[in-house]
Amino acid sequence: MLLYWDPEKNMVRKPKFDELADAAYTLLQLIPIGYVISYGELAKILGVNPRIVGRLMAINENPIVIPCHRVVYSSGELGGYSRGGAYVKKKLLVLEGVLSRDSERVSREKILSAKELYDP
DNA sequence: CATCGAACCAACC
DNA sequence: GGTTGGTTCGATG
Repeated sequence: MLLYWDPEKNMVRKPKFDELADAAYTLLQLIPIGYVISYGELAKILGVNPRIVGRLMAINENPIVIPCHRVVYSSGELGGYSRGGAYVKKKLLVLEGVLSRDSERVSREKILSAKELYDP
């Protein structure tokens, strides 16, 4: 669980939503091209529910610098993509060599675990 | 493999 | 307060 220091109250506190978003986006930049991560694994690092990670991706204003298309279902299926739809997400992943043109699912070896991405 | 239901929680109304 | 999401996981057929 990600925690922040509150100097006013002199105690730790849970992250605010936008701080969570910042943390998530930073983690995304660590994903090498050719790999992806699942909503659940990201959620594990951030200490939130996978659904929340979905929301964090959805409010991303900067798909250019924030590669939120590299976040997929734990099953390997692609999941959603609000900027342009699932079609664009697939296109990007094919471009990065994660997915073959005729497939709808990323192979398991390309999905990084929480530990592989971030070792606290 | 397909469907189901529960758990999750910020945002929006 | 109730609904809605870029989910997940286990159970069941």
